[in-house]
Amino acid sequence: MPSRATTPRPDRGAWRKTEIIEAAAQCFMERGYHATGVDDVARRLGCTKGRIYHHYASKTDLFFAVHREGMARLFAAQEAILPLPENALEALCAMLTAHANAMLEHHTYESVVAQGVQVHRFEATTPDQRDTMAALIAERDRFEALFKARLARGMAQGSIRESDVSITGKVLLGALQWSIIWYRPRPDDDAAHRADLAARMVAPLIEGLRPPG
Amino acid sequence: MPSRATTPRPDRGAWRKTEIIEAAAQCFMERGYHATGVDDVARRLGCTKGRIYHHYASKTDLFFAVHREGMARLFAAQEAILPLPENALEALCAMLTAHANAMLEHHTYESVVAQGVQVHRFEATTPDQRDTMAALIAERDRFEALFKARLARGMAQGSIRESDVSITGKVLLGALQWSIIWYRPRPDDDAAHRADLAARMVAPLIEGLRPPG
DNA sequence: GTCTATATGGTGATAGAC
DNA sequence: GTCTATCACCATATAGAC
Repeated sequence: MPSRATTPRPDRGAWRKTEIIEAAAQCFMERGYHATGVDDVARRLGCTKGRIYHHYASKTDLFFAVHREGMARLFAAQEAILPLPENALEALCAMLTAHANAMLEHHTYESVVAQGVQVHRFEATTPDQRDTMAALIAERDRFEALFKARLARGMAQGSIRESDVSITGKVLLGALQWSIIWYRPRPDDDAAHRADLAARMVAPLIEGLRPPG
Repeated sequence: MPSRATTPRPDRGAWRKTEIIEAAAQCFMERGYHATGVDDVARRLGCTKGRIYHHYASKTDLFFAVHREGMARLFAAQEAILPLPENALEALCAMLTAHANAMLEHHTYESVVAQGVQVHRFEATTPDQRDTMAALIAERDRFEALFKARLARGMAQGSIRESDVSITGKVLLGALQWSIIWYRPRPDDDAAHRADLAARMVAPLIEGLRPPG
């Protein structure tokens, strides 16, 4: 990375692309994939769709880019808390809390992830798009497996209550992912507020409803 | 209602209407509201859209009808388990189990409910549709309040662990509602299988992850 | 790289025959 | 009550000027 000091911004092309998927993510979140037109995204950027089609081949590609970024942020949140404690219950608590935080912080992108591949299951045309779709599904499975592995380990080591690992995993993640339905970021929303909310979301999952004693 | 004995079916009009929203529900579930055309619904019924537009004024009205039916079935599932035990933890356990069962059994309709009013928040045009929308939102709030009330009562009587009632309510319901994402009914899916699945879904919510002792 | 203008296909909805 | 035929509109995507 030498001899680049002249340009204030290293590569404007990359910046443009992220700027576009950011706008697209907001539109897709607010109105859903099918209801948003490429013109809507352009209007939000203050430009015309010419710019968008210069950077992305199709609206579908745009959606996939947003989805990919959303998944990347979920994985990043998990990597940020490594290494995890050996006790699986403590580890899972940290993982769920980090996930809840990520769902809230990246609410825009995760809303799009939730719409998910399902939107395109019946209309993936080009083989290239089919590959992208398969890759995204694989990513989601890999993410879910992260949690299921800890669950299984915890049950083996006795730190987590016995239950159906597969279903419990889906229930736990679903409980947090459903926040995209009811959570709406507010102007005064800061990291502390989100952390507080995340803790309140995870607590009942760890402790259950049954009172102590 | 006299002199109608000749017709084998009392009111075929009503049957037609339910037949239509059944087909619409399946289409909306599979491809989403915007992606499904009125022609798709007609094709599934083996007719043309003339019939559909004779019974429903617009595609939006069709969606609302499906949504309304979905909510009605959720309420029906709760009413079916009345009266509930006085102990709020036991009551909530029964409510959650019934809700999980309903989500699985009426998977088609509840998928549409989940797409929900959000789809139309930004595009409800006529004042009539706006009223319908408001009514559906009110129904959903009323349903959620059912669970929150029990939670609050349980915490007051000591049968349920203390937590943030509002958030815990959303987390519990979200955990079950997320099943529309991963659950796909199978040919051999009977009531017993759904009941078993529902029990496995609710168990970790009641007990939490922390092991006994 | 970004814009304007346009081609093209599809979709909600209506009119009128039967 | 249901169908066929059709309209009017909108959205994706492209072509070419700047």
